Amino acid sequence: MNKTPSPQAIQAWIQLHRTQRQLLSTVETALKSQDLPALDWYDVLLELHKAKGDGLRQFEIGEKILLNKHNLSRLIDRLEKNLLVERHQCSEDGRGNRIKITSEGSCMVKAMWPVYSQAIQQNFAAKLTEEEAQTLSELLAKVLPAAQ
Amino acid sequence: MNKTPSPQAIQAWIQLHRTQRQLLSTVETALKSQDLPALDWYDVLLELHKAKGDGLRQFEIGEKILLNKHNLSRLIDRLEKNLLVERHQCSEDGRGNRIKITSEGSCMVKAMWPVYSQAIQQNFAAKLTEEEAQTLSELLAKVLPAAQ
DNA sequence: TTGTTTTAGTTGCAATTGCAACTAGGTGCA
DNA sequence: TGCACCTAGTTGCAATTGCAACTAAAACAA
Repeated sequence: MNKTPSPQAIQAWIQLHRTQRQLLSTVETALKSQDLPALDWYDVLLELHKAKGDGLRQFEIGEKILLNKHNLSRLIDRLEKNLLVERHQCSEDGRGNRIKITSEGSCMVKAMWPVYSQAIQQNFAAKLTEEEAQTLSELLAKVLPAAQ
Repeated sequence: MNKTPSPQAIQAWIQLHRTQRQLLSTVETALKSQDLPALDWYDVLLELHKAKGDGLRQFEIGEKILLNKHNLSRLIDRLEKNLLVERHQCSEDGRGNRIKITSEGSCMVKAMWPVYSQAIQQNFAAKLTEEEAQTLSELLAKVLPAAQ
């Protein structure tokens, strides 16, 4: 019950955090170099873009992108200020709102993807075979804490 | 040259970021629940603890933990204010300083490790065999951008 | 009904980060 | 030596985050 992690596990733990951090910062740099917004904007916009129709509730976005509500609230403020999304009031629940992507927002998603995907390709995908990528996601999925 | 990442790679990419984020926040919560400082303090203190002797230059710490110099400078301010490290001026280079861990700092490392390691064990290590952990680090190492 | 608890979202404030500009001490070179 | 450039580290300022407290609307229960 009080077991200490094996050296392999510790090594993997460290590697996980280093790698993620470095990759993230590489990709953020790539986006910035093209005067594009950061990844958190993309995450939200993409969810809304995929959702189509009636948009999403704020808490739904929060669940999808794993962001707490107060930070999401302010992230959406910024997106709204930049006319990429709109807050509509929600007919079925008076507390909440329904977030919809604007056409500018959709354009932004489309503008960001080529840069984003190229960065993923060069810095990540190109270094793995498809099988390795598959294995990697499976291993990561095993350690992803269950959403509660 | 303009290849888009494979679905497997995209999946692994997403999983990498989600998993790392969730695990990090789980562990930070565990530390906080014991009134212990956050992981970035641990990272610095551990490097200094391992270094022994004459301590480390700030830039050396920065390279080890992958933190930029201005944020490191302020992180060390906080550690110093909490008497966990000391800045000494550096005889061989008048610009720099040499950071040494204090005995309180060493105690802190030792106080944090049980909580930290238990969190790693429960949330991460316990979910992988040693072989899987090994594979995971190898795959992550393949995609870790080379330090420049 | 009415009161209690939960959920959705916002806000104030303090702490942390990112960026760019800065100081000051090396280094290289003519 | 003198000068241009580089490196180590700090700082000011604006933006972002984290935390706790808050509003207001469900949801539930007596």
